[in-house]
Amino acid sequence: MAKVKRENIAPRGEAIAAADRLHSAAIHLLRRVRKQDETSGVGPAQLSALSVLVFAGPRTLGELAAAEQVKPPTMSRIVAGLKRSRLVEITRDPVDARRMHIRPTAKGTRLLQQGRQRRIEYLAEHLGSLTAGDLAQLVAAADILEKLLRDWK
Amino acid sequence: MAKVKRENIAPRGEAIAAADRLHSAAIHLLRRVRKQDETSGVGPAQLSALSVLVFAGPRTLGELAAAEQVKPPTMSRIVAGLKRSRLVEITRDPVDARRMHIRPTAKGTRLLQQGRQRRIEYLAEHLGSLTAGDLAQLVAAADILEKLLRDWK
DNA sequence: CATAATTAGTTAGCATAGCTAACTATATTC
DNA sequence: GAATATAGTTAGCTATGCTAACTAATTATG
Repeated sequence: MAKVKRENIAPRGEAIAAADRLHSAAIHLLRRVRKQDETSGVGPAQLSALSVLVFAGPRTLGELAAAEQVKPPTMSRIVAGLKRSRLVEITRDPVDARRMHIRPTAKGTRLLQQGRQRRIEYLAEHLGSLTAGDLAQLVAAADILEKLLRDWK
Repeated sequence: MAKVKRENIAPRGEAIAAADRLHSAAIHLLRRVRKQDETSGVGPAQLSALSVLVFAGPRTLGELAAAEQVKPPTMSRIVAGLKRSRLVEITRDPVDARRMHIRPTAKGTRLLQQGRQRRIEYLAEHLGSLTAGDLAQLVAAADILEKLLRDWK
């Protein structure tokens, strides 16, 4: 069978254009939102890691690094910052003393919720001005991206 | 007239959820793509600024800073990096000697195209595996985001 | 016209975040 | 028990963000 049904696969050129535009949109969206998150005094990498801990539960440093797609030394410093700010607490694994279990403190969970609250105030004025249809499209796109990123490699 | 048609305005709760998910998707998408861009030896902020110069034409430092939503000292260093790598060239404004005109060199334009080329190779395997419909949704979302960011403030 | 105020960009100094290489400490394997 | 593998840290580099304080040039003002 020489021919295969491929109507459902997008043309290459469109993938290129989509990649460039998503890239640019992502960069600029993050720059806007970061300005809001700055109020918390916690950087974006720390916030993102904390978010994993709050929503997906405690993790070891290596797991966190993998989830956040950074190298262990980088995550080590991110976690050190979170610990210094008392946003996470760390216990050693009783079975394997090399491992650490990192979990959010009440303060960490609270800070994340408050950050979310700030984003609400800020973004609701902007995203909220979109039509329901446009917003639904953004959510659909986030769905697609999340799935894509999950299966990435 | 007390009542206004608002069927086209999205509910607040949906805007919140969309904001969180777009934020997360943007963070993780950029982390993936950055790994490809690293090959060029030029950081993401430099690439983004160079992209403005290539696609929107020469700019002064202040204009570039505004376009990239960073402060002048930050852009000053980004431009210094681009200049050091011979990716841009700088001339003084003949009318107002305080201003500089920053334009991409041939090397800068080439590097950007090659980076784009690399993203193609990399992303085509991933975005390209989406259905045409999914990809169209991503493009539609990029459209919406671009317009939103343009009118932001 | 001289001086004051404004504007464009730089420099210095600080923090976060990314990396690799080299280290310590613990577990596992032979 | 010694070699190897794994988890995390430390040191040191680069890039990117900021504010405060500076230089140089232009514009406004008395």
